[in-house]
Amino acid sequence: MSASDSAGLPAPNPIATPAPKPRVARVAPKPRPSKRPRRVAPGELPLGQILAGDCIKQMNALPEGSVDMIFADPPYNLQLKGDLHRPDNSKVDAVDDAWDRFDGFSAYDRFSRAWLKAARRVLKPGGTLWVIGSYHNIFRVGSALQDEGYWVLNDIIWRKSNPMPNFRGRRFTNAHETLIWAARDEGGKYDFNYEALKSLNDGVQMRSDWVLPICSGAERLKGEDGKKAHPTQKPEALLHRVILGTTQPGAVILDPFFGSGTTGAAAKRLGRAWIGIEQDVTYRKVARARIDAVRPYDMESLRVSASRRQAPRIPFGQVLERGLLTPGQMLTSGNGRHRAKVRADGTLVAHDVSGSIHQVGAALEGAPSCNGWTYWHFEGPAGRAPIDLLRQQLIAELDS
Amino acid sequence: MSASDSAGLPAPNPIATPAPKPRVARVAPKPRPSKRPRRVAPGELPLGQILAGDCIKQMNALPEGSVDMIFADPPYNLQLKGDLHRPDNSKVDAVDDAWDRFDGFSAYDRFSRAWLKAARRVLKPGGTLWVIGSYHNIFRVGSALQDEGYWVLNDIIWRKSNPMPNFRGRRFTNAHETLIWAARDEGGKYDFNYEALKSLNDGVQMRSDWVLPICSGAERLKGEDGKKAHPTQKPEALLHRVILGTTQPGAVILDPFFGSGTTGAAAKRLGRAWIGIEQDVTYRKVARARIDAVRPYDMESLRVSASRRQAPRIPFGQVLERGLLTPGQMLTSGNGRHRAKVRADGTLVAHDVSGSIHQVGAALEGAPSCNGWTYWHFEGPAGRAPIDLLRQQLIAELDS
DNA sequence: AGCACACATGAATCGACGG
DNA sequence: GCCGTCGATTCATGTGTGC
Repeated sequence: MSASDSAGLPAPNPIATPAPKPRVARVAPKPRPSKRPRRVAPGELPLGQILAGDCIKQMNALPEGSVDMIFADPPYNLQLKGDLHRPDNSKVDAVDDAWDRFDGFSAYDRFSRAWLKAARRVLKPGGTLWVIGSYHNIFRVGSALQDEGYWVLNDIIWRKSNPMPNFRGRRFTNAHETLIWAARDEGGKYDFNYEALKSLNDGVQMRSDWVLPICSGAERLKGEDGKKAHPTQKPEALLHRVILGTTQPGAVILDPFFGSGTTGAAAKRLGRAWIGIEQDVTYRKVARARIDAVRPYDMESLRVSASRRQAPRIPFGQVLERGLLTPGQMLTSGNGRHRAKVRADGTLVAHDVSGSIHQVGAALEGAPSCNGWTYWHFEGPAGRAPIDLLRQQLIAELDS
Repeated sequence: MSASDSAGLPAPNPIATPAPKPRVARVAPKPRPSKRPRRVAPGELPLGQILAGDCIKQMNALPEGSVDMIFADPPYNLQLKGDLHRPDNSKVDAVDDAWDRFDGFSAYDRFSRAWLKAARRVLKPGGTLWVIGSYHNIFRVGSALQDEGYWVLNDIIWRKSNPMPNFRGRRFTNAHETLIWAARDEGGKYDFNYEALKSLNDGVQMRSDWVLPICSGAERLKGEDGKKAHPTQKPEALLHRVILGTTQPGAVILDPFFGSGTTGAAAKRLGRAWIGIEQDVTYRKVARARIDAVRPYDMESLRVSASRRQAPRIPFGQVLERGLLTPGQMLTSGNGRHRAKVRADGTLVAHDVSGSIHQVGAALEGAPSCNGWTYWHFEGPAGRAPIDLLRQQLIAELDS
């Protein structure tokens, strides 16, 4: 289904609630096949449509200064070489699609500058841009948008609660992606729903790091073959926070790399108008069907899932890093029968055993398991105390 | 206090016991005043010294390929006009925002490329670079280091547990900083203490997002006036994780923007050698006093959980030679689906396949590869166990 | 039905060493 | 430098299956 197939549908973005700043543009009366973009007059934006073809050409065909916010998930230029297998020998289904391959950094930079320039033209004066990326591309994109005149407002870290691990043990688990939020111009006024975000976050200011799970399970769109319909579908919770936080109801949101249409789905749920651009006909079909099926959220359930805080887990190593204990220091067991020395990596050594606080405790006691936090004691200013006291100190800090 | 003031001090990083990979360079016998850098011959690195003056000149005076790791916390104020590498073609008369922005970024980019290039020259082939920054500069620095030929290994998010709130309520609370970890070259071998980091994190691999508080309280250095001695002092816990995770004991660590000397303090504690460069005489004094007061951890507590990678290799044939298994004996796969017979030359036979323990396992499972040590099991006195147990017996003998 | 366990999978720049 | 072989390496979730 291409964008034109949806021409007869009713406007997919009825604005259900009164907007503080009504900004709804009229839907184009007769949208036409759009692979070859046609100049669009102001006031006839192709709202609720997925335009086909190259996003730069399509953006250049839109009227200048007509869009409130742009969310862009451009190719990351991952530069993968060989295959990667998990320890169980299964193969990782990597992103090796043709659209993610570029001929070096300078080709990628040219591409970035081109779409960023076109995007900036269609933004309204108070408009903002969101881009998401990883370390492969985000520095290129960030520099390019600064060069193009955008003004960075924040960088936002999406901390994945369930990232793919690092299988070879050669790097840190790549457990986050970076978003950049930028205004079209320095000093311009832009939309920021401070209070809405604060209440979304249990009454405290929304920070620049967001903990959200990756898109999986029922939310992940599948093809007829049961495989994932899009290799990099973003979770709707991410877009929910972006849209709720930085646009007004009725705003026009443009996504030049529409993919599976997460931006459109979230926008529709939240009463914002949207325009998508996507080259791949299969992705367009998937996105169209998805968005047509969208019904407004049960807002209460979304709020809970988005703001759920996880209980802080304090590794013993952090007690060392924070200097509450020192490598070389001796710990004693609560019953006074055993001693062990702390090492710089958070393991203990006692005679011929070494390992975590739990492992060494269990080994010395000949027990199947042992809670090292309560088993081991240190000599504190007020006498001997379990090291759990130190953990409590760190947990208390996190709460404050 | 300039670097020369510390000339008479004993080397602050005596490596007491043999390190796994001894990499300690000799301390310069007669360090001299160093504001005007002097070419340093290989083998006379100014270890434990804080060099004065411009970091680019100082780095260029160091021998090529002499440093294991560089930690850099570059300035990111764009007020570079005047002092830093400004091209003298420009006269600042009119207020032209676009030009001013471009000039600001391009001057900063030149500065970044210059120090990154100098840093890369002094790095050993397997050396790595750490840089820390915020959204003001990290995209520029990240792009520049990619352009200079560094290979990004990770970007790391330092998630501050106690950030400064956003008072005006116009943006997200800026609650993190970004670090980039990069190798000198693509494909080079670099140090990564996977197991140590995993131990430090309670047995799960270390992720790219680190939760640590900002530097405050007793750790925060104060001047005589009671005010903070340095505006952006980094917490030592951050450097502890960086150094423990990505260098070996005895490594040479260089910090070209030494500031209050957190890198030197953490390096000294962890039994690594260090070199600092700092322009500001007050910061040099603060750092010198701070580091002199640091006592290193003892060597045993610096020993870190070893990876199996570093264990000596035992050929399977040796298990036979030592009589731990007998030719003709049957092995079974861990999943119980396959059997194979041991031959006298250390190969296995199963139906129509024969070869090494790895090859036969891979063939039977239809997998690209297989670790035969953990795949194959034998019938031991206490039931079925992986043949890896026998190997560990031999490794343990070697240790004693 | 409910529980236990197996299995699948996610934007991935993911070796070392000897011949 | 190429090539073959050894052998090191995973976390959080969701779904499916079998008892």
